[in-house]
Amino acid sequence: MLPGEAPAGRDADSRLFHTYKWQALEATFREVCSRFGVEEIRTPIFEDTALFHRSVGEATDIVAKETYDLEDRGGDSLTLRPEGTAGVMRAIVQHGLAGGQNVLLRLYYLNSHFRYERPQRGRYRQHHQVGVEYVGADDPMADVEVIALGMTYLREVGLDDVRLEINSVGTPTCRPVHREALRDHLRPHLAAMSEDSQRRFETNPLRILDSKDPRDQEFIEGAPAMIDYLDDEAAEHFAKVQAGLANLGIPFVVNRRLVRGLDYYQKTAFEVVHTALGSQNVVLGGGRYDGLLSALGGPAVGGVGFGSGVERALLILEQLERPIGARKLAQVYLVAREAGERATAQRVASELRAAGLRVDYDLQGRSQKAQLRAANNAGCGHVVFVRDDLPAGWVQLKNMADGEQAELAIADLATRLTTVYLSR
RNA sequence: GUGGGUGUAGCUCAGUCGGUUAGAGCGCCAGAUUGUGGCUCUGGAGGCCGAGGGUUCAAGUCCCUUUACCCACCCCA
Repeated sequence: MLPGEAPAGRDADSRLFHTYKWQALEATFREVCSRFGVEEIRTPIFEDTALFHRSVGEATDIVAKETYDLEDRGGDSLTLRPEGTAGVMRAIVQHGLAGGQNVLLRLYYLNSHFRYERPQRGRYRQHHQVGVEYVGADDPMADVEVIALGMTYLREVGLDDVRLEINSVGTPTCRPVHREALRDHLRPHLAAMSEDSQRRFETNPLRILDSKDPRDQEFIEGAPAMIDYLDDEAAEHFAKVQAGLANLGIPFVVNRRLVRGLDYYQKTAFEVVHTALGSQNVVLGGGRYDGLLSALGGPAVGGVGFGSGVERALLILEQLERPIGARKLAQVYLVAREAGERATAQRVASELRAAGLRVDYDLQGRSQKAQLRAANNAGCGHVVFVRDDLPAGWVQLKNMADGEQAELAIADLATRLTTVYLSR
């Protein structure tokens, strides 16, 4: 790597020129969150490495081979956050935010995440997610609320043709029962299955259900599903979530094989998929993580949340040729040529900008033709000719749409233009 | 981590079998014509051919190394 060259897989540079899309997406997300009474939380970009190992799960692929680990000058091991939930939970525990009884925290974040993996389209070592966490709510209505927020966000950002898939991954009491049933079912066929599945047979057999390896498919077909082993508590919770979604008219399908990549999920798990991206079709995913807060030393309260990839959402919108946001280019361009005219133009620009207008003028000493071209390219509605041969204090105002132009006193310019561009 | 592909102008890309001064389109700049932008025409600027090494009389072109990006897998958002 040359000095000054960007490290691999961040895709930061190519974002430079379409940030208006990011801004529009972010604004939509923040706005939807505010309607749901959700406030922003900002957590550090790195955490103690142990936090992610304890919360995300040792056996998950994220921790096993994808965390971006760094050592600081003191020799401590830090990890750039691979996902959003763990850091939020750590902050809640550390600051006692969920200390009182019946405290409900509704938080959203919008930040960078890092995974040390091979970059590819729509998947970068530094990527961004928006997400929400509802902490302190055991009620299934909270699950429904979180899902509703996510669906609203996707719809308003331009992704309404998506499919919501839900499942229940059980509780710590019923999951082991299913796990053994699953192992009993798979054990006779183990030798014929993929290496990954053989490894997961010991570490995390539930993940085998999620395998896409063709060798595994026939054995997965008849495998016992978690959903058939739910205890009363989990079954009732799952039923209420479904009833709640129906109550809101949110379409969903139960995907019996849906499993999430992180260990901390319990009961509800959900994904929202879009068909435009092939195998990378998940645009939003989340679930309930009731044991997580207490596992990190906090109170035994439940939580539910989701994360959604920003790059992926923008990529789908791009593929579907759905516009999002717009560049805010100049509304008014000041044309000047001689030194005296240019000084006047700079002063007038300053006045018009103070009045709230988006104003531009030439800083490179280019020809009048080039200046007009710039005005045209920016889509300016008006051009102001600053000319020494006019009476002092007067300029020419040209309407670019119809070509009409008239002389006007500089003193009247701001009023005239603000009525065009700022009144509504 | 595995397997492929690609790095040439600001952008998208040509560049034959190794052979003179490395090209096109778009964009940019200047000019012509429009009053003063768009359309058209003329001219111009702009290149460490990703980097390092090697082979050769001669390398954008062949070989090695390296780096970055792309695609797929794994996995995930």
